[in-house]
Amino acid sequence: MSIDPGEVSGLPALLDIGPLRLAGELRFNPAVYWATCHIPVGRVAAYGDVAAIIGAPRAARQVGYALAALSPDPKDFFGQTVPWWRVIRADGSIALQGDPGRGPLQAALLRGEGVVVVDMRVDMGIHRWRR
DNA sequence: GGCATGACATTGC
DNA sequence: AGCAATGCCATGC
Repeated sequence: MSIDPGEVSGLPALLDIGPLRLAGELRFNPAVYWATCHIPVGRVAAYGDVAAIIGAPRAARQVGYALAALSPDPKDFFGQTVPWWRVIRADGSIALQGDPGRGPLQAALLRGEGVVVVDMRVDMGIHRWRR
C-alpha cells in the first residue's frame, strides 16, 4: 500500500513507509501520526481504521501504542499537532475513559469540535470518518 | 530469544 | 448490553 503525502500540506513525505511489517517504530509511529492528521475536525476514526490507512490492517493495538508515545504536551509531528483525540475504539467508546487525566480531556476536545459524546461514547454512525 | 504488557478488533455467547 | 476468549504485533525487560 502506498500513501500519498501530497494529500496533506505541511507534512513531510513518508513514502518510505512501504515495508511496514518490517519497519520499527521509526517508521510505524510517523505513519500513524501522518494518518491521524488526516482525520477531519468533527469526525473520528477507529484504531483499526488508522492502521488500515497506513497499510497495517491488523496493527490496531500498535496504533494506540504509537499515540501513547506522543505524550505529554505539545503533541507535535513536524510542526503539526496530532489530533490523537479523534481516534477511538471501533464500537465508539473512548479507550481512555478509565484515565482520570486524559479521558475527560479527550471527551472535551471532541465536544469542542462538535462531536457528540454521551457517557464516554461516540455515535460512530454519525461521526466515523470514511474516506 | 522468550515472556509480559497494552489508548485494539472480532466473534460468540 | 455486557463479557470472555482469541488473534494481533510493537516494545521493553
